[in-house]
Amino acid sequence: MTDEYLNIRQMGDRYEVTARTLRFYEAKELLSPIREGQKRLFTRRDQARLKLILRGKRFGFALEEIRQLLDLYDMGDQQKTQLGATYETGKGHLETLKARHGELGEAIKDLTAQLDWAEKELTTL
Amino acid sequence: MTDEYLNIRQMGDRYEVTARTLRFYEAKELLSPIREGQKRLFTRRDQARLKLILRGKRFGFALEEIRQLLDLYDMGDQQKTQLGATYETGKGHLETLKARHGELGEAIKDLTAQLDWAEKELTTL
DNA sequence: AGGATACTTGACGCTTACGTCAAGGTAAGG
DNA sequence: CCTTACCTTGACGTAAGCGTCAAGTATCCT
Repeated sequence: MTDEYLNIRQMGDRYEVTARTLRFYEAKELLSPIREGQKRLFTRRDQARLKLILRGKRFGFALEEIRQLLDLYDMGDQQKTQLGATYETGKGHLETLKARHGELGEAIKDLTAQLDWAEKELTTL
Repeated sequence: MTDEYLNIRQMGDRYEVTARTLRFYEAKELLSPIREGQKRLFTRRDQARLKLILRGKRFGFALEEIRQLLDLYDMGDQQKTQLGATYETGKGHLETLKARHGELGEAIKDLTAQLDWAEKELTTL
């Protein structure tokens, strides 16, 4: 129950990243694990954020871009002053995502066609 | 009609990349412009490949991965010995693309939800 | 002929995203 | 107490993907 927190090794194993990567993300303020003495403990919030980070990376976003997106996901009530600006950049990102989604569909279509062609060629040998 | 070929400047302008980038891609064997004297002339094949390169980049593929994918797209009859291997890596890439397509759909859903929430918050101020 | 312009090839610089030591702290087991 | 194991913070190294000179060449204009 109260193994809510993961140490750096468990966190790395679970999400297939190295400890170095986790420290790097903390240095870049993408994650903010709490401390038990000097050791890091990663919370559920950190885990949720890490999933989003890794997803962002798969879509070719830079870490700095991802950091800004992350802000949108955990505004708990506090910094609503920034909400307006964050909302606008979020809108922008959404458009980007939609555009890529369409483009990705095309890429899939194209590659499928190429593979079909290749398959046909292979059978004629 | 027979301005089939673009020089490095025209090519860069048309696809919004710098001359440096084009030379870099040539060095990495992603493009292979012909030469008129010492000057590069980019063919239609180069243009098609550049489009694919840029698309690949938007999806977070490394240049080296892109290079391998490109091979699949212009096998005109010659290197069919490699076709088998290329076909397999192509299959792999297709799976990756499909997975990302699905994931991207989820990302869009999530972000849309967050933005809806943010919008609601904004109106209550 | 003499710029001005646009191309070329190095070669070094820079940012991103980590990898890889080095040197040391700390908690657990024998 | 000593070892083992895992953590920590620097600090330097590196590959990718270009940017940015530097120095030379070729073409066009006047």
